[in-house]
Amino acid sequence: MNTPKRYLITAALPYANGLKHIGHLAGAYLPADIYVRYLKAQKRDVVFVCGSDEHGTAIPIQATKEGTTAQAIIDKYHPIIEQNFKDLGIEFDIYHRTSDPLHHETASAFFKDLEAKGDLETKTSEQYFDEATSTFLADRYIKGTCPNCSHPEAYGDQCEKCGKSLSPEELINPVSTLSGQAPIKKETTHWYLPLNKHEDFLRQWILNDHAKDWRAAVVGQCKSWIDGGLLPRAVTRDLDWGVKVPLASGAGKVLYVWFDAPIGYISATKQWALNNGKDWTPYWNDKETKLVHFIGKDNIVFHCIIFPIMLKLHGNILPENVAANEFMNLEGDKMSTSKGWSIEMDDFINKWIKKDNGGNGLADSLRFYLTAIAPESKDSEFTWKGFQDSVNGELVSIFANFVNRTWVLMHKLCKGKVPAIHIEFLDDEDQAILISVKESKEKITELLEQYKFREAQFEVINLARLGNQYMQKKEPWILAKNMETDPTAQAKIDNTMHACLQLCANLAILINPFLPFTAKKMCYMMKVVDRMLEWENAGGFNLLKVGYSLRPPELLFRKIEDEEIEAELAQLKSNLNAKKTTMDNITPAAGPSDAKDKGLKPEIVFDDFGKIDLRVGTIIDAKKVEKADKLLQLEVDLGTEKRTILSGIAMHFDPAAIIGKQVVVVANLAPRTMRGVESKGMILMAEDANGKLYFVQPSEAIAPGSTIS
RNA sequence: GGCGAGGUAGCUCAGUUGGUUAGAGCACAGGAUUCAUAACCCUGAGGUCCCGGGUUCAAAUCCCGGUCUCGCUACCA
Repeated sequence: MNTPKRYLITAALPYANGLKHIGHLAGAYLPADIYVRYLKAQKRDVVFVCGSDEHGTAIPIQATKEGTTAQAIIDKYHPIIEQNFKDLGIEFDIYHRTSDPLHHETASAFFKDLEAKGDLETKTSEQYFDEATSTFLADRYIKGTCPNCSHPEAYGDQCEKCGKSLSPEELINPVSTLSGQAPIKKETTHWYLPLNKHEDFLRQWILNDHAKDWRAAVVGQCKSWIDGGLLPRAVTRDLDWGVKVPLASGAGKVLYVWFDAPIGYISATKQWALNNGKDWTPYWNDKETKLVHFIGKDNIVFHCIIFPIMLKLHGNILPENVAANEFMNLEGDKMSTSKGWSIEMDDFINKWIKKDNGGNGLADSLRFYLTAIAPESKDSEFTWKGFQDSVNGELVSIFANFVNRTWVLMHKLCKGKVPAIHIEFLDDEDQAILISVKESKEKITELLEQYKFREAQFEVINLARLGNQYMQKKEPWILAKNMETDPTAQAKIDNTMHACLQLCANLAILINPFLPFTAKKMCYMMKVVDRMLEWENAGGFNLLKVGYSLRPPELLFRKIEDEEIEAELAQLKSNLNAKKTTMDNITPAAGPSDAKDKGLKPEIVFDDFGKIDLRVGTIIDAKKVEKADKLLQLEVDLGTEKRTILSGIAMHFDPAAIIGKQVVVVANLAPRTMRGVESKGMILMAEDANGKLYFVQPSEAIAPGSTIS
């Protein structure tokens, strides 16, 4: 195996707009931490960086809604998230933040460099400006008609109908979603990163060079993006929250958050170097550095396509691997903080670790289960019952129990000291256990190098299992009863207990990357310093010196009780209901999954209403539109004419069942073409809190074409 | 609809470039034991490898078609 000169490990920057849940933990931070702890035990040169991502439009928008400032939001969540990681044993070398001046400086310089080299393109255009709020409008806060397909609900950055990336100025009839007013045009210049120019590079680098050593889902996702055709992407925005564009012509502009955030890995490395009197440059520039990103699958495109292009242009090294995990579900459903269906790291810490009967052991219990079910190759599922079974059945019964019975017997039969070895009584089983330890270490090392953390952890437990089997065969407690008749009994007991103790020391080393608090506790019981945990010591059978007296046994973990699991399940359900009730009260018209604000729209005058021509119509025919899941093609009788109208209600109604129904039609709506069929008008529908649709219709049948006012 | 990833024991998952009788851990059943947090140890039961075709001496594995789940995307005026 070719050992790199140094490592740089990153874990996805958490967005500092709220608490993070255990799905985030299992997806990126925990595997990264395990890998780093292993590398450090190997005495490799490694830096582990992370930090809060504090820019982007979402944070100032959230601030406005909550009546506070963007700064206040990040200042609230940054320290909480940082502390949560510490409490769970995620040990970054630095947890930085993108609001830090050093980051602004770094990101500015990065941008300047690409700009100076001519790697960015500029495009001056008239962009939309909302006079009501006197700001340029973020792409996603403008809606309008797509120039490509005439879809009227296209966002400023992309049309959802035809899938084209758009610039906001391409939209027809744009409307600010902030004020509801038509924005005016103002001239502005933006910088673009031409992703399309680097397709060949990406094809070679990902689809050839890393087709085999990267995870299937990662390569597959990238292939999908590359084959779909890449487009230039704007890297600046007209906004005042973020890293200022460092050019005179860029006044009032900031770097787009996706451009600025990954540079946060670099500024974090710089800050770490400053704090520790080191040089940061080789970590990002030297080819002998191995860079690995740990992320969730939602981040694949940024870490595999966009950021590598930036790094390449800037002259930095590229990631050796992007270890993206799938998602972790919770009790049968997707985790979602907004729906209340999640377990926040903060909640777990407060309810388990910081309780009277809690402690760091419980942090390790969580780490253990999350690693045991890590979504390395497919989505996995966290269940409280599974947590209980895994902790009680494997961690406590196999691992902790072996340590405990070893300690108890050692104190009972060997006076609390590491017994001597009596070579004349060593047998095949003693040899076998020694070999098993060495083999185990090799296997675990290999698995860790391949990012197979779930399996690696399983192997550690398996080694403890072997310990139990070994002890069972030797039965030192039986020998102890024959002490008077068998003069060799004590020597045999000594040999067995010596082996068990050395095995425990090995277990401490091997479990350390996964369960650092536990390894530390074992060191305390063994009265050894942390240096014993260095990886090279594993496999040895001389870790504890003969005659050394050890501390009395302490339980490493406690069992998880049924009542605790039931309480958590009940809590989860009540969270869900509470959130649902809140949402229903605030936005009675919103469906449960609809996060958009459906409060009242801005006031209009009567003339505005008068522009809408509403008519009663009768559905005379209905059929599904081909190649569209949700569209129904309706023929509607409006008295004077018959119209073709498309409506996105196929999921709710059977075409045959709605023929003959009377409906309300917006008769003077501009025609739209969807899926190749022109729709002339719109059917009014009512939607309840569950997303169910109802026709709006006259209370009694009346003549088609009747007007409504 | 397009793309990506999956479908293997009751549950959670392994199965390397096709190669004997498809594996592990939980859970379950029986036995043994008592040093240990009712833990450990031994034994056992269990599967149409989603379905259907094809290639091959040989398919969980490769190819084609279908189906279901998840994600991205499109579609919901």
